[in-house]
Amino acid sequence: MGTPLPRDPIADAQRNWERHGWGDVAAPMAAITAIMRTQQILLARIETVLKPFGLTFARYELLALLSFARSGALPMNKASALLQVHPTSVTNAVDRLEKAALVARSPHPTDGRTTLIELTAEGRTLAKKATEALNAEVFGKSGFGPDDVDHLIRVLGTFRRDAGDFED
Amino acid sequence: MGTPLPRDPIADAQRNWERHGWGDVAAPMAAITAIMRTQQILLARIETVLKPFGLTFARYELLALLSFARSGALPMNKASALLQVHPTSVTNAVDRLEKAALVARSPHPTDGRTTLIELTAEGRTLAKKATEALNAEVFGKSGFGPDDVDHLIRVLGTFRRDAGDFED
DNA sequence: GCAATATACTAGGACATCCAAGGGTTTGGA
DNA sequence: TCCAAACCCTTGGATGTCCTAGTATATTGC
Repeated sequence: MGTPLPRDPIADAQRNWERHGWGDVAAPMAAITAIMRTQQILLARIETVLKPFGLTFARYELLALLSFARSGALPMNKASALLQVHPTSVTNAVDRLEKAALVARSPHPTDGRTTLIELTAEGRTLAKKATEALNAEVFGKSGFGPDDVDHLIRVLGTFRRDAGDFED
Repeated sequence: MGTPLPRDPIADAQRNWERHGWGDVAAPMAAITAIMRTQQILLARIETVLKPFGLTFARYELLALLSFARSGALPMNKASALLQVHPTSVTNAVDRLEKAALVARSPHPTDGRTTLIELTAEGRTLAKKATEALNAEVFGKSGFGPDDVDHLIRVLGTFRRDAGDFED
């Protein structure tokens, strides 16, 4: 995307906010902007690792979710809820994974409205390999210290709960 | 996107990682996944606030950036670098903002390759209103405590610097 | 001075996300 | 029993992001 900037653009933005009399929300603005940018960086790293496997993050997440399901199968709506994405996004991902023979659609045994997504043997194998690559090259080299990781999990967990993600 | 889940799906994923012998990277995985999800929640809130103004976050960011430029104008490549997005994304945003008469393209006085993006009067007015709305409804109600905000800014700042965003 | 290299923007394509709408299936109350 | 409301998935459309190329302009080096 380019060479490093001489100064942190988010810190600059925070200063601009303060200079315009919005000092009371400058810090939260900076924190939120930093989260957006961090997500962008992390996503790029993840996609780079997954590319050799022919996977995107969205498809990987679905494969990983299925690989942890007892039966290796889940209803589409369940996957949508657990991945916290719109149902149409799941439809999209399943379409592509199915074309790659990594998952298969099958009718729900008792509910005619529901479609089950099932992991194929290749899908299970690929999920395992992709997970090992991500663990080694992204999660194992996150750059966050152990204390920071714990803090992030706690702070963002509270945020997500308050946002209505879960009740726990 | 639906009703709250009974349990935190990211905490479940972390347990699954540990159960499969990947305990050493389970926590960073959870932290990174939490960042991805938090970004999604924040982006949705921001887009909701901006929708009445006919803006998206990408377009708003460009307007805000221009509004802080001394002359109210910036070269496209400068905007791309400061917003940390691909040049084609800036082209896309400028196309739409220009169609809405919020910005205008003008040739660079000395470099024929460069195009300047200039804020129109309406663009400046809208940027100000949109900023006030975001400050009031998103940044002012982030849900993060002051200590958490400071911690996020520090930890994510270090991460972004290490990732090569800036040198500072 | 001119050719080779570098830089700036845009066009086209692949993906992902969301929303709105439509068609099929279940469920529940009159 | 039966029809309306609720639920599930898919299609089509709008946006945004990135990548790869292609065109135009600047800069560099011989």
